[in-house]
Amino acid sequence: MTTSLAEENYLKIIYRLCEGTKEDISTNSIAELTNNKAASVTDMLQKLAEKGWVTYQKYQGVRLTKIGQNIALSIIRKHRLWEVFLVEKLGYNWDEVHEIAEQLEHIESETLINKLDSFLDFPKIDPHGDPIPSQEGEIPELGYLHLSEVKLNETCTLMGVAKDSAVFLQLLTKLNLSLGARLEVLEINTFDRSVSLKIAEQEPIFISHEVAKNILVKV
Amino acid sequence: MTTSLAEENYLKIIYRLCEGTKEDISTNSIAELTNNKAASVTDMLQKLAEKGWVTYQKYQGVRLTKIGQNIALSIIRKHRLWEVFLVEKLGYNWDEVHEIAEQLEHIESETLINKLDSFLDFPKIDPHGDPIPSQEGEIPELGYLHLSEVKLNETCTLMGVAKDSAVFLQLLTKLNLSLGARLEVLEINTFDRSVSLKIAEQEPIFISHEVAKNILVKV
DNA sequence: ATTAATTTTTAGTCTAGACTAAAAATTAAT
DNA sequence: ATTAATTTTTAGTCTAGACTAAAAATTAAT
Ligand SMILES: [Mn+2]
Ligand SMILES: [Mn+2]
Ligand SMILES: [Mn+2]
Ligand SMILES: [Mn+2]
Repeated sequence: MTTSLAEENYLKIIYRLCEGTKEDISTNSIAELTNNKAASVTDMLQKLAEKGWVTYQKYQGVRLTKIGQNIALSIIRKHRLWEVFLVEKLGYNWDEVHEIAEQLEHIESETLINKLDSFLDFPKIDPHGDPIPSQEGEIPELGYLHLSEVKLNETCTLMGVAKDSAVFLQLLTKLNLSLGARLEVLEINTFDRSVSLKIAEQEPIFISHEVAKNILVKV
Repeated sequence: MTTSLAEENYLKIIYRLCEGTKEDISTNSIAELTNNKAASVTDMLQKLAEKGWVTYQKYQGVRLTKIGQNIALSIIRKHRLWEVFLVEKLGYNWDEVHEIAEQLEHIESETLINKLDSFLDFPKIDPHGDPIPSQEGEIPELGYLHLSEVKLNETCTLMGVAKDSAVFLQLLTKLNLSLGARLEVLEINTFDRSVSLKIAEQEPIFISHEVAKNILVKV
């Protein structure tokens, strides 16, 4: 069965919302992320349920079926592989690629994405540290911590970000925070939970709790 | 101003039809190439005229304006650059890339296509020998001949094809006819205008007039 | 347990881009 | 010059995917 652009965007967003919780997903939360009104979402949920990609009970929320999950994962796979291409091959910065990948992820071709995968040497993560699902829809659970959860004086490695908005990524770049950086937590202010960090050989930097929450690390 | 997928496809097809002739283009000829009904084409022509991309007189046919031409050329530029990418970088054959490029040509990004151009080393022609328009919409007139016009005993070089259907390209591949091949016209049968050809060091081959008409050469 | 607030759905509408059937204009044939 | 054939346009309809306003269901508050 074939998927429209609108359907693919809904499935991707429902996937993201399902990831966080085992509760059913609300109409409003989807409306917020798709930038549609709740009434439009209800319409689409009925169509998606009809096609067997979500289970949906009126007023009770929605979840992806196994098939729906696989469609979502294949779009995420395409999105992330294209992001790798844009950064590795075309020389984009990590804060510039998301919007373009939002378009490229909808290109439909059995062979294209696997050839791209091979051309890129089968990367396991994208430029933001997010894992790339396999062709079969396997996605490793990386088990990273948020930097905000790391204890005082512990050292950790920056593995990814929990948000890919351009302004956030640009801030990290300015602070010299990039994938692979070694970070030591020097100080955690109890007042606002802001954090003082040492990066390798550099002068310590300060970041807010909000920033720390969106940085993923391995201890 | 922004262009929809449907509009882009119409502009591209009108461009192709305008290329061949200085007459205005008929509604029916567009309908044939877009696989739409004439009534739908009339609808769209009115919209395109409204936007200033074509000049259109009821019942009198249509032509692209300068702006319309530039939009069409930018889509053709994208199409052909992506075709080069697919063949040169991902290892596709020349008969496999057209459909995928039909999708990729609609990706919208100021920077993407120029970075791609640079990544590919600023190619001048696509895998079918078609010239790639510059960023400014310049497209060289290559002045190739159809192989069917070449005189007996003349030698020429295969520079491109006038048709990019997969079956046609596969036939050429089977006959060992690829870009750059040196061809000598050994025989032209007056009965059906079929042609006998010598390719470099190989045994002579026979091709129909229909095939010869769609091969572009430089003498 | 009722009532109030919130969330979700339904009903009705709109737009882009397609369609068919019929009308109008153009072109070809006598 | 008329008439016939062909092409093109108009009028009316449909679908996907959005919207608003109002109704219905659920959840929270008394
Ligand atoms: Mn992204
Ligand atoms: Mn990413
Ligand atoms: Mn092509
Ligand atoms: Mn081509």
